[in-house]
Amino acid sequence: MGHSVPGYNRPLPPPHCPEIAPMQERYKPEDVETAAQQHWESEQAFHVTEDRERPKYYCLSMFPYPSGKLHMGHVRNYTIGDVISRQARMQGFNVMQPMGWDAFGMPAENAAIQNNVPPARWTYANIAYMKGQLQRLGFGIDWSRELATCTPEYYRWEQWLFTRLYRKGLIYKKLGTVNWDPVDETVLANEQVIDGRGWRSGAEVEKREIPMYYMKITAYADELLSALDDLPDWPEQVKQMQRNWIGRSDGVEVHFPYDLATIPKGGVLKVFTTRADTLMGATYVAVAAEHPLARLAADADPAIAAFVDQCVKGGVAEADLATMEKKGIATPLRVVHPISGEYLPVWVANYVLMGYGEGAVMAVPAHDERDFVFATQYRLPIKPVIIPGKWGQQVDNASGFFEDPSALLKRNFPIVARRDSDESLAWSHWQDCFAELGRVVNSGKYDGLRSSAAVDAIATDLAAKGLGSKRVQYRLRDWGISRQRYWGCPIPMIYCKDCGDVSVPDEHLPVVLPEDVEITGRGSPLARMPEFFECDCPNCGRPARRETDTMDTFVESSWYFLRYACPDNASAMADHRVDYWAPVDQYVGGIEHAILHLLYARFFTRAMRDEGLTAATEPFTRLLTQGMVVAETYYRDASGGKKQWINPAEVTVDRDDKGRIVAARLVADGAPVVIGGTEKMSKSKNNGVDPQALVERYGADTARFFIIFAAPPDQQLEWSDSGVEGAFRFLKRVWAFGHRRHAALGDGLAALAALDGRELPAALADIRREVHACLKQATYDFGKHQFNTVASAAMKILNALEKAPDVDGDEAAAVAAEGFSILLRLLAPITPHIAHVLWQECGFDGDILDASWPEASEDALKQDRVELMLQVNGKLRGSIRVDAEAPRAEIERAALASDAAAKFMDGKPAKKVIVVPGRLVNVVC
RNA sequence: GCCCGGGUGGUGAAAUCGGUAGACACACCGGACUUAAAAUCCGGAGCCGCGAGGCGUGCGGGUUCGAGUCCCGCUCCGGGCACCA
Repeated sequence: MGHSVPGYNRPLPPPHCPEIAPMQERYKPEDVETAAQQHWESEQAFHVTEDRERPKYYCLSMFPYPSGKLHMGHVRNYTIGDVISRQARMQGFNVMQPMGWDAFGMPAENAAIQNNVPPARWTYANIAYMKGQLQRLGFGIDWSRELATCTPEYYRWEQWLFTRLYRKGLIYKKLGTVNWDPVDETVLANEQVIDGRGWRSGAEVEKREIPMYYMKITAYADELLSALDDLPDWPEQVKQMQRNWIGRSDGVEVHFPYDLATIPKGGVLKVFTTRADTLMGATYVAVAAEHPLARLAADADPAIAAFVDQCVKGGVAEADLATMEKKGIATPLRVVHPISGEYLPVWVANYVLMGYGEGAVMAVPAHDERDFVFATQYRLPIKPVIIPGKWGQQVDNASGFFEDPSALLKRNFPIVARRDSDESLAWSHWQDCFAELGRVVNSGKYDGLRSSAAVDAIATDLAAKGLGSKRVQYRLRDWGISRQRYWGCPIPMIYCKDCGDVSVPDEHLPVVLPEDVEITGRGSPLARMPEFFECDCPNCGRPARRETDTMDTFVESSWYFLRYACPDNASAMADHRVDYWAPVDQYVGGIEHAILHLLYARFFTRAMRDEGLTAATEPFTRLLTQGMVVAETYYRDASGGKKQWINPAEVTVDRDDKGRIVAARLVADGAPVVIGGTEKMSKSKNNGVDPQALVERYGADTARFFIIFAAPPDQQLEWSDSGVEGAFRFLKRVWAFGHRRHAALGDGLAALAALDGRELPAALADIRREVHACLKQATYDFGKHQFNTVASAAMKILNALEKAPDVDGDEAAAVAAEGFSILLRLLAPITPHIAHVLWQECGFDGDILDASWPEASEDALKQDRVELMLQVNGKLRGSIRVDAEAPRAEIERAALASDAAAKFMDGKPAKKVIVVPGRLVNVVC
């Protein structure tokens, strides 16, 4: 850092590599890449330790699930991370880029069921294969830090932390709702529920409540929300998604006392509402099927019992619950309105869920769309109590009160209904403004108040009666971490008849997951293994039972980024090295993790901070969310209305004379296939491109270059075989240029330092200006993580250098040498192998890994005359050339004097002339 | 259903602050080299029009001297929705 022309101060090749074989004319990626990778290996080039002298840079890509082999999404993710890592290193940072394996999860169990392979063996085999693939791609990873979450060395610390958080009360047990497959007698993931049925058994899925452990993430809700404002280098969309997910709402908890005539045991029904101003418009309450009041009603009435049973059907995924038909049933039970004292009927509704909030809602059909739909369907009364704000403006008078709210209602309010006549149900349709804030009517003493004032008044009155108060509620729910699965981290708890729930003491950790196990897809394997669950109580020593649930695999990925700093520590979860490396400076991964993984990691970092394990509060300082990799799909209609998906590699396309695709055919039989559109690469659509085949054919650098060039990192990337060809062609041209010129480039090095300030022939000055303009742009784009245009800039530089006359004197050689050294350094993070070898061949100094990032020379960029676009009335009509330093008046004069201006001004006088320096002149007439 | 994105030539994309729309590529067309092909190199091109010119950034409005960019309304496509990871 710091020099203006750094990186090649000494003109001779370094003496420690004397045996360079004669440079090959043809670009052979496998030779180039093997040579570079062997060099890095022998130098231990990516092994890093803590170094207080240099600024640290921790660059992390989301670790992969070892599913078998790398897919293109992985290649994209790790290429982006590697590009950032390598550039940071060239900028002088002490860079750590680790890698590991998110090794617990369902696919291993599914593979076990299908192929009868134990999950552990399957997983370790996949890891070995995928590690080889990562190495072949040339990522600058410090493999000494590799970890796999399925090893006891890793998960023992997860269990250890669990016991700490459990004793602290940050982990607790309660009932949670899961998808139950009654045929396979097993809990299903949402993904395993297809159209309400179990994916293997086909049985109708039911909701079932089981005891589970929860992490109290809501204890940090406020902090997780407000700290988003301290993450300037996170994408705004991710922060917004997290804000909405946490969903802080300020509202009022309202208690509806039970009507003793219908609910003799007494009590109150609690609901939370953000719209207490509509309380006087509540016409019924609805409770979940699992709510005690629903059970009470079901016990007395078979019809209600049948409905409650019906509500159990179906899965628990919110998307399904939100789109299903809203259904309910009336009960004879009533609660008392806390202000009016009226009796409100209690309904049981399928869209109210026990796990969310209090399992009960107050319904205000006039001002909530879902309640409106429900009330319409069941002919429940609708009582309007708010004049929407935008209407209020028209009818309000100066006093701020309505003179005659009831008269107003008759004139303007379209939704008026009474309980006693069908005619009253003829309200007009729902309008979005009904849900807006406004002024209160039809509400007795609150009439005329604005919504916000009414909320205050009603909350005050409720508090005075002891029937409610203001409170903050979060949409965020505590994190249920229990899984009734085998291939996960065992939950370190023991159940003793006498001592109750006991966490496993430190000296008995880890609770090791047995690896010889039979997976059948029915029930939980660990619960069938007495040798696992039979144990002694750590308290009293009497026989006890071990917990057989395992943890959500999101738990492992919530702290792995800290463990990379000290993966070998067998006596502590974290040590001083964590303080050096944490937090991660740059995190790279898919946008699909925008909420869950990233929120859990933020929560865990805080929980660990409060345990004194790290000083960091936020885990990831900068975040880059990469887009998906998509590809064309092709299919043929098969029997039974199904589609037979055909891999793009087996298809050729027909084009018309303008290059438009008009048809596609299967290579094997030449007959047409249907073009199915562009979709995310997946097994099910058979449109994946295998990275392995790609690397074997073109080499890692071509794969990396294409991935970087084809789209900016945060957008989706459309796969294109011919685009890959183009990338390969470019690297061949780079190689050819280096080969043709490498001797001359070496000669040019001596003259380099003198280039600035020297009067060059115009042709050379133009080339040099182009090179430095591209460099300036590329460095700017790098800072924005817009790597596709960095790749473009590299291509432009090569185009410019190729225009120069071949070796033609010192000056030409110096311009070429400087340009090529800039080109190689721009390429070094993206295509490190070819950059490494050419850097060496051309005699540039040292290892390009540590060459400094080039800086654009202002001297090279200088221009005497510039071209300005000429507009007349905002339309482009020509251009003028002026001195770069020309004053405004002269530019105006030149513009008005131009032929184009004369032609299009039509003899009219100029009303105004707008000059945008360096860009354009607009004459308005 | 709710939350968050996106839509620019035949295709992927570029355009830093509201200032030359389409850089750089792919595909296509033409040419050179070749016995021929491949590879390579050179050139062309947004659309309409013979041309002057007109029209163009999903659709409809608006603000501005000037809008891909800002505002309002729509539409289509994608991601997430708490047990896929």
